[in-house]
Amino acid sequence: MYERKILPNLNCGLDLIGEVLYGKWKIRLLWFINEGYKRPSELQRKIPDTTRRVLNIQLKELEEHELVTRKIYPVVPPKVEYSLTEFGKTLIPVISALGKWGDENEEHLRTVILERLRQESRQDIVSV
Amino acid sequence: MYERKILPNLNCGLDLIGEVLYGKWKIRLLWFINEGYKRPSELQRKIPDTTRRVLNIQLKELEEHELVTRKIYPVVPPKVEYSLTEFGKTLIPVISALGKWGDENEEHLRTVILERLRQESRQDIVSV
DNA sequence: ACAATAGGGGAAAAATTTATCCCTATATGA
DNA sequence: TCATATAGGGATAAATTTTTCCCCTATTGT
Repeated sequence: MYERKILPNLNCGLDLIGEVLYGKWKIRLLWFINEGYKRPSELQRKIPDTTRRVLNIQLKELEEHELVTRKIYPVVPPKVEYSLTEFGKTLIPVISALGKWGDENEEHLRTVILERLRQESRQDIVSV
Repeated sequence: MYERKILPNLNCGLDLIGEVLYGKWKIRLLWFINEGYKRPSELQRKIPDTTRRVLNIQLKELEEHELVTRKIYPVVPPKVEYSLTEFGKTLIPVISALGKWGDENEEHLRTVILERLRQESRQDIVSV
């Protein structure tokens, strides 16, 4: 595990929520768990752009922050299911609001994001 | 500038909003600009935990994503003011929802976050 | 002459996060 | 017997972000 050298700011609500949601796949994990995809292999299939290893790490952090629980069934082959805690469930409307804004502004967002990426590569060509 | 080697996912609304909000100080910058702190030096005073350099970089990204505009006054000493674009303003209710959830759950969040940090350092002691 | 204030940025280091690689174990089906 | 599916983790590399350090312009006030 990696021990932080710079302690996070925990001054206001924005700091606090940032601390538990900051992580490339965390919001998606919460979203899919809420949709009923509970098992690690299911979640991996829903999020194929990263590996199980990475998902495990982020799931563990979500668990330590008490947003999800992990239930282990003593069967073979092993079976594990994640669920949202009551606390985690209260986050769903917030995530929903994020996704809604993104969906409503999808076209514009895609444009400005891609435009910025193009600027990056252009600068790279110039500097070489 | 840094050119990405891994292209971002832009599949759904959550990916898109993540792309423009992901950045340690961006949400706070948007928030304070919305509150009327427009000049770089004012923003720096509101966010003393990082340097002007870093704020400049993140402000520039926000500008490239068309969430803020930068207005330069041709005076000496120089004067610059940031404002939210109409597009940026539509994000304020979403940020507000994030902050609200964080505030409402402040106590619990602080507990679980600090607990997790303590676990990190404990493991470090053991492994040494 | 010098410091302070206003604005900015390049280069490189440090911190942090994410990805990759390779390993454990058991049962089932081909 | 071998591949697949289930779940997990250590070690290390790579990517990315954030920070630090030092530099620049010009004016005003001491």
